[in-house]
Amino acid sequence: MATKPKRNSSTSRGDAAKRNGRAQAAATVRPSVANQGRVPGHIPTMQDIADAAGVSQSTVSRVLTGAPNAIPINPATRERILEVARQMRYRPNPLARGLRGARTMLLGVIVREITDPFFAGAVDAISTEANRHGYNVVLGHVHSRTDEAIALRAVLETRHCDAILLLGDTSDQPRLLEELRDANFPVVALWQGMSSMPGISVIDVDNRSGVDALMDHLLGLGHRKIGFIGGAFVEGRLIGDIGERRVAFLERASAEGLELPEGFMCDAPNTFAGGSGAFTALMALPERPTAVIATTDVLAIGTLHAACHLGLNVPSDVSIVGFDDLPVAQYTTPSLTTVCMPIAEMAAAGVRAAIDEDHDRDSVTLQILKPEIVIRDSSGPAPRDA
Amino acid sequence: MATKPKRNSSTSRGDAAKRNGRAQAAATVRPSVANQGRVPGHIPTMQDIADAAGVSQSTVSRVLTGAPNAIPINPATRERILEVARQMRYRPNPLARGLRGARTMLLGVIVREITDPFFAGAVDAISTEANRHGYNVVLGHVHSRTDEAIALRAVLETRHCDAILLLGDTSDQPRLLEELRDANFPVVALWQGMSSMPGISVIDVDNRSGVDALMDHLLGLGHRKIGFIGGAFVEGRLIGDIGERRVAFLERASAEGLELPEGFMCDAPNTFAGGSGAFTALMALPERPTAVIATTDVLAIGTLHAACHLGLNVPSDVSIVGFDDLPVAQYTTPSLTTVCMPIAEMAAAGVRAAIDEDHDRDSVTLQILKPEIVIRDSSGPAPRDA
DNA sequence: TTGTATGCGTTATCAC
DNA sequence: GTGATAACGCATACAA
Repeated sequence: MATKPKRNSSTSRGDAAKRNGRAQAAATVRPSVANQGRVPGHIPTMQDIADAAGVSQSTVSRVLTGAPNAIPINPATRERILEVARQMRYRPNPLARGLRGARTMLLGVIVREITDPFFAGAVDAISTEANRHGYNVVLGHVHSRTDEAIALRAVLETRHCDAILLLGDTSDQPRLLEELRDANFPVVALWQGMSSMPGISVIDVDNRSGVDALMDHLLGLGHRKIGFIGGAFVEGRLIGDIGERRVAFLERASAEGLELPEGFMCDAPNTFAGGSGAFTALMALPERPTAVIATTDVLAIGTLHAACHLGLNVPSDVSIVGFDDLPVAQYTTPSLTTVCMPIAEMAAAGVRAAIDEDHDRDSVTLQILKPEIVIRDSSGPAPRDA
Repeated sequence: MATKPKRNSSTSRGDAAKRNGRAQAAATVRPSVANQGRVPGHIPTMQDIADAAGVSQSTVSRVLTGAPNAIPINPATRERILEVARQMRYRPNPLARGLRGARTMLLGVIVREITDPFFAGAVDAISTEANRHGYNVVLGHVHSRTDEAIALRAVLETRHCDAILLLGDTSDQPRLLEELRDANFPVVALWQGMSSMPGISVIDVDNRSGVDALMDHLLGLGHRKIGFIGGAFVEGRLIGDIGERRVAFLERASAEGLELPEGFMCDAPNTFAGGSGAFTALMALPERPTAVIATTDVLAIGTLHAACHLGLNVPSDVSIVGFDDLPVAQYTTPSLTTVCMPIAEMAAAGVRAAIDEDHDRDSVTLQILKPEIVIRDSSGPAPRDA
């Protein structure tokens, strides 16, 4: 690189302005070095700092990287560089950092439906937790029903993340998971339900424990006819946590010797409308349940709405319970008995697993956290005459 | 660069494996060129493709960049390269792309509260729209009450975005806006309310029109005593769209000659609890309003809950209307009369403005879209005896 | 039509 | 203590 001219302060800033500036005024004033040379619209680089401070770029890097003990720097030089950097409002370029092999301080979060209030809350918690560790969050959006290719692209293009967090069940996107599995960064699955994957850390809630708590509660209130509104089958399989909850319910019901007449197990897409429709179907049965477990609060809210439309009083005619404890669950009419997710804890665990320094493909974690039942007004004693 | 050795296929892949692999098995098989040399755990670069295809890296770049008309490429060569790239599962490195000066295909979205269902929907819409244009979304999370520094960092570290979208009012973060203003990428503000900023494109909804529609509706039902639940004052000022709605209400009320007894204008934080509390206060007034406008559906939901608790029937005792038309608004008890936001249109406009090719600081856009009232069950005729 | 060389802003490894 | 200098993966002006 013999031809590369040694940069002095004025040429370097000139260069920089030319590179960076668009539609820069031709008569740009070239400030003196003492002026700290802040050209508006130009993002200063380490080289700019170096020029202004009269040192080499690598020295600037050493100071700004903040490895204080690694290599000794003349305190005077350090101070000068820091001062100049501050005045020029220097910000490190994360791209260059990442390209060089360092971390990007970005966490990729793949979520199916950000409009699902539960996942919105989860993203919030993860984002907060990530920020606490100095990370930002890249949202990889994956619509349930869109072509898998989109999901793939979202992930692969997100390769510049230090880690990827999967929210909810993604087992219906096998190619995505496959690509992810032999990625060379940590992959953490949260609320992913039953389908475990090799090479992927899993953090989930103990769905069985949640369902059991709900069942204890309802059984204690005298209910023996309990309907269940689960998630929809996707390609013949129930997915994610919802599937787990369904299995847990079936097993518990059978253990208790509960009758489950035809139609008591109701499938519905995880939407308000889904819950509403399923409940209506449930109430059209010859033998009506006295209590209904909705696998998510979203379904439960739809259920409450349908009950109101049918002129049924909750909980005196029928008890309705949900799962998730969304913020709104406290403000439905009536307020919802549900299962509170340890969202913050799970987010914390997820972020921790994601940014784990010495990531080892063989040491993936598996953490199952316990949820807790929250009893409100939508559940009550089983009606006598039922 | 006389010392740089010309890379041949085998050395280059050897290098790459060493750089990239962690804990790579020492006895790594070095596959022949014909084998397409896919080393597991190694992300192939253009150089790898080039080596495998027997061409130079720049040729690979030209083919893969997909500028078909710019520079003619031998169809045979092109095919070969594409084939090799496919086999090696090549993915462009967005960091390198971005560093090189090209676009990162990343859109930064700064949102105050992702848990606010309205903004969750907005993020969803923006993300969807962004995907349609080949962009991904980086979520810059800004908690309302957190230190401004966090917001700043989130943004500045997000400098590797091609553009930034601001969701909701951010005028209480002046330093953030200032930094953003002389950024050299497009900044678009959505639902930012009254406070306009130079150099920032603004896309908002016509709040006045929405409030007027609500007022027309309520006045048509015979209501003359209308209460208003607005957002909270932040540092002495009402913020964002909520502020605009409040002003619009006041002006319309005065134009109609409506009385506004003390306490009819109610401030509350934009939460379920806020709406609930405000409504309770409203109903404790010596003279009760017969209808209440909540500035957001979130507030309205809290309001409905409070009404139920007070034993009031909606809408026969009191009408309640909201603003936003959240998905859940259809499933409240009773379902909510509200104003439907043109979220998809606004997201589309926002993304368009953000990725506008020839971005010019002087040509910022200002678009105001019209909302539409949705009449449901929470509003009815004013009670006779009121 | 293809190859060479260079730069983007960092970090890290050498020398001095 | 500090300064050259080589990557990192890609795009592109310039040569050939």
